[in-house]
Formats: sequence, C-alpha cells, structure tokens
Amino acid sequence: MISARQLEVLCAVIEVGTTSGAAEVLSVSQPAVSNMIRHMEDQIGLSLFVRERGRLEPTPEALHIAQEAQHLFMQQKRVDKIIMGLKGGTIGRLNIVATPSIGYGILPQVLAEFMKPRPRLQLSVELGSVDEIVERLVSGRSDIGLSITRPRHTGLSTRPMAEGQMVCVCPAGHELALSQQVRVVDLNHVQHISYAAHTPLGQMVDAVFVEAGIERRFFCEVRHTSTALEMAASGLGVALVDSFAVLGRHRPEIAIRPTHPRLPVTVHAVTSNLFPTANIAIRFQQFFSEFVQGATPPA
Amino acid sequence: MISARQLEVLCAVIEVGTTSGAAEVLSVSQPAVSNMIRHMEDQIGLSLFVRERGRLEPTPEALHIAQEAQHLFMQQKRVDKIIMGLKGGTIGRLNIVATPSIGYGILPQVLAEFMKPRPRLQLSVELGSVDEIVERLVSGRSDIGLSITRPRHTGLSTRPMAEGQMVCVCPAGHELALSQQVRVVDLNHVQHISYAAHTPLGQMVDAVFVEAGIERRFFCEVRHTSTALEMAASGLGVALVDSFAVLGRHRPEIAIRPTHPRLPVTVHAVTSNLFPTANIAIRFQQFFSEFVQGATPPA
DNA sequence: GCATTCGAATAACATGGCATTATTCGATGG
DNA sequence: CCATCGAATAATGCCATGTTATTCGAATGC
Repeated sequence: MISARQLEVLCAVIEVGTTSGAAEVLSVSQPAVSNMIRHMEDQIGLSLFVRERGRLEPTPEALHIAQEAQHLFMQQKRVDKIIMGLKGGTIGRLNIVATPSIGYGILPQVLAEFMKPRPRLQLSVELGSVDEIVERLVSGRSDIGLSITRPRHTGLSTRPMAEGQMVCVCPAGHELALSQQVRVVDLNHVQHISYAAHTPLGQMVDAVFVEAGIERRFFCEVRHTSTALEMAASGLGVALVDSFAVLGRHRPEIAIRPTHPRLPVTVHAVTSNLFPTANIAIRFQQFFSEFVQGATPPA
Repeated sequence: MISARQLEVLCAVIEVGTTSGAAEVLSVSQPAVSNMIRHMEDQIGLSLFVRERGRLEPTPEALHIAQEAQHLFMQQKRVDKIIMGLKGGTIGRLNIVATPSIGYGILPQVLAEFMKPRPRLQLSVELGSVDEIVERLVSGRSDIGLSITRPRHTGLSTRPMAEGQMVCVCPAGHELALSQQVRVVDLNHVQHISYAAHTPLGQMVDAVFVEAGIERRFFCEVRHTSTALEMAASGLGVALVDSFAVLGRHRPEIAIRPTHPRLPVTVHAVTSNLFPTANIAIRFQQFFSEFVQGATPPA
C-alpha cells in the first residue's frame, strides 16, 4: 500500500519543515518531494499538510503516521544490517566437520584468524572419520567437510583447497636432520612413528615401501598426524606428518625435512549437493586457501 | 537498500517452493518473480537459491533473511492499518468543545451514532461559552467547536452545519398546542420559560417583542435550551427551544409547534486556522450535517 | 510601493523498476 | 521418446520517481 520511500519523504518534510529542506536532506530535487507528498495525499485520501502562508503545516494525522513509521525504519535497518552481515559472513553459523589430522592441526589456526573479523559468527567444529564426514554432510548437519582423503560419494562435491606434502619430523639434532632430504625407506633404520596400514596415510607410506620391496617397520602406530607430531616433538622418535600440521609454527625442538619420494597431500573441501552451500562456508573455503598460501611453508 | 517488495517475493518463493507458485500467490507473472530474484541476488551479492533439478532450493542465507523480513511485514501492516484507521476515523482523538445547548441537546445523539463504527476513537467533549470555545480553539486544545452563535475571531473559521429554528415546546394538551403555529408574542400570555436578555437566544426572542413594541414577560429564566426543554416537559410551562434540542426524540408529554415569526437558528462548526484541522474533525462535521438532515424534523 | 527572496507548485520530460507476453531450455516421468 | 513442468530469457510497456525550468504567492526589506 504505502511505500517506505513515501514514509521517508513524509518524515523528512515533517522534521525539516519545508519541501526544499527535505529535498536537500534526501538529496533529491524540491519538486520530487512536492510531487511525492501530493501523490501520497491522493493515494491515502488524507490531508497530510495544510498550505499556510507559503509553508507546510503537518496535520495531526501526518504526525501520527510519521511516528509509526519510525518503527518501520528500525526494522528496515535491521534487515539491511542482517543482509550485510550475511554477505560479509560476520553473522550466521558455520558448521565444520573435519578429520582429526586437520582439526588438531591447521584448522585451529585458520579458524582463529577467520573469526577475528567475525566476532558474532556461530561456529561448530566436529571431528570425525571420512565416513562420519560424509554422513554429516549428506544429512545437512554440516556445511563443509575438510579431509585429506577425498570421499567418493554421489551428492558430495570436493574441491582441493591446499596442496602440501608429507614431511619428516625429527627431534632437533637427530641424525636424519643432517641431510636436506629424508628417504622414506630410511625411516626403517630409526625409531619411527607411523600410521596403521588401513588408514589412508598408512597406505600412502606403505606404497613407497612396497615399491622398494621393503617391509615398513615402526615402533609406534598412531592414527593422527597431530599425535605423531607431538610424539616426535617430545623426542620419542621420527614421524611423517603432513606439511599442514607444522604450518606457521615455530618449533625449535624439531627439524622438518622433505621426503623422497615426494608424498603430496591435498586438503579437500567437501560440500553437499543436496543442500545449497552457505555463503559463509564458501567464504571459509577461500579464506582457508589464502591462509595456507600465505603461511610460511615448512623450512 | 532492499525493498519490501523484494522481501515479499523472496518469502513467497521460499514458502511456495516454486517461482510459478509464488507468482500465482502474488498475482504476477512467473518471469516477474524470476527476474526479481535474480535482481536481488545481483544487488546484495548473495546466492539466495540454488537451481537444482529445475527447482529452487533456498540457501541458509535466504532463509535467514526471510525470517527477519517477517518483522518488517508486521510493521508495514501496522502502519497501513493506522493509515486506514486515520482515514476512516476509527482511530485518533476528537476534541470537541460545544455550547451547553448543543452539548446537552443534540450532541450526545450525534456522538452515539458517530462512535458506533469507531470504537477505538478517543473522544473529548468540553462545554463552554462562546468565549471559552474561542479560547480552546485558538490554543489548539480542541479540534472543533460547535455553537449556535457564530464567533467572530480572526484565526477561526465557521461553517454552518445545520439549519433549524426555534420551536415552541408546550406540555401536551396545553392551550398553545391547539394552534398549528405559535406567535412568539403570545408567550407573554402564558407561563413561559425564557432566556436572559444578554444571551444570544434571549436577544433573538427579545427582538421579536421589540419589533412588536411589547415587553417580554416570563416567569422563569434559564441559560440553556436543554433546561428549558426539561422544564417544559415537566409541565412547568411553555418554552422556546431550538429545533435541534428535540430532534429525533419522541416525547409524548410535549407538543412542538413552529413559531411566528420564524426564528432561524444555525449550528456552526468552528475550527482554528492556526492549526490544521484533524481529518476526524472534518468527518465529524460531515456526519453531523448528515445526521441532522436525516433525522426526523420536529412535528 | 515595489523589488527581492523564499518556498511551493506546475509543466515537460527522462529513466529505471517492475510488470507484461511469448518463447526457449532443462529436467522429470510415463 | 515425448509430454509436462518449472525456470530462464527476450522483447516490450507502464508507471513511480526523478530531473530541469518556470511560475505563483507570500513575506520581507529598502
């Protein structure tokens, strides 16, 4: 019926007292205001102003309407702010599900930075296996999944977010730290921490040993790179971890060396095709990629 | 920034699920809805729907915005209702100031009818002399004044609202009731109730006696026609009252006769030129006129 | 008393938002 | 494979809202 613009003009004229003044405030021409007022009066069938001595005097009705319109403006501003917030990702909710390797490794750092300009963003982080990631995504309970291994599932889309590789982590001063590059098969000669053969990381490492016709030997088996990293940092032995796990952290107690052969790992973002991806999730993907790009690569 | 219309379309599409359906609900064409959605997405830079299997799936952001928009719609409806109410005069406040003759006579009947379709209208009725009416109007405390005598005052406008005349009221069976018409000067011959010479009504009646070269004689002097009417109805004597005082009332105990000469009286509506007249006051004037027109004239 | 000034109204015209109809494209289902 | 349904696109129209230029009326000041 009555437009927000009309109310805006009405209020401006009432506040300022003249059409010319209101026009200036609203950054439009004086006739625009004049026409709008007349049009409004015709439309609603009420006298809003009386022309007296060349001035406009608001009627009681006009004052009443203007008063009520304030509440409308409040709501309008509120909606606009919310839209801006959603667009900028400063409000809303981001539900992440990630593998523990990522969740204990790089994710906390990324999230810390991501949340800095978005204090009002609701955050949810779940850790789980690839199967659990798939389950949460297809059921719509999570907006985005983060995984090294790329789940194959109809209804899920994966995109590479960051390229990295496995690196060898050894206590500072360890014999393997003397060379610039660590041969994967050489790990058999030292006390080293590795991954179960049925895990994706274990299979990747195993492939190298199989290629070389050697059996992998390790004294300790863990599930997650973060665990392996902490054990290595504690001087327990040598470990292979993904480069993301050590990204951007200064750790004087450990040395980091690339491996031979190179074992590339990729962090994948996984989203559901069954539900629209939240804008904030898309932004988070971008942010994640840029964060990894910008972070100091492992020495 | 974002228009109410756009939000309306957004909500419709989300609720109905298809652009075609939303178009039907909104009574517009399907392309109109389609274009609006696209335009909105361009404008705010957010994906609101994902096109999937030929259908529209709202994004979480779209759902969030739609939710907030509901409050805006509430306010919009509220403002519209208020405007309608002001236009129809069902809300607002009507401040009336009237002379006692009117205030005790016809006004209550008129107001009773006027208020029936306007149960939420605030009403204020003050009674006072013509001077007091003037004072209240020029000070802006009353919206409209009702008076038989027409106040002369710069800043006040008067308009005739109802034409009537003085009528003679006598107890049923009174000798004057025998004739179809009562000569004013004949009142001197019966016990009659009249008005002080300094009052407008008194002067009007006096003028007839002066014209005839007769001195007015009466046994009782009152100020208001309503008092005179009640006294006459009680059988105390004969009185001249304005025709409005007996308008629309069946009173078997009294007889009403026109006078000779005719003594016309007019109810005037008085409004201030210093303030805009409230729409409700204008409507009341119209209503008053029509009420008097439509009411059964005194027999 | 007359010119100036200020504000409102009007005229004539431009533009963009939002609508229309007609048509095409893509997916789904018998 | 075709019929159907829904969305998108194209071509177009109208009206709300804006513009500039001008006029009109009232108040003001010399």
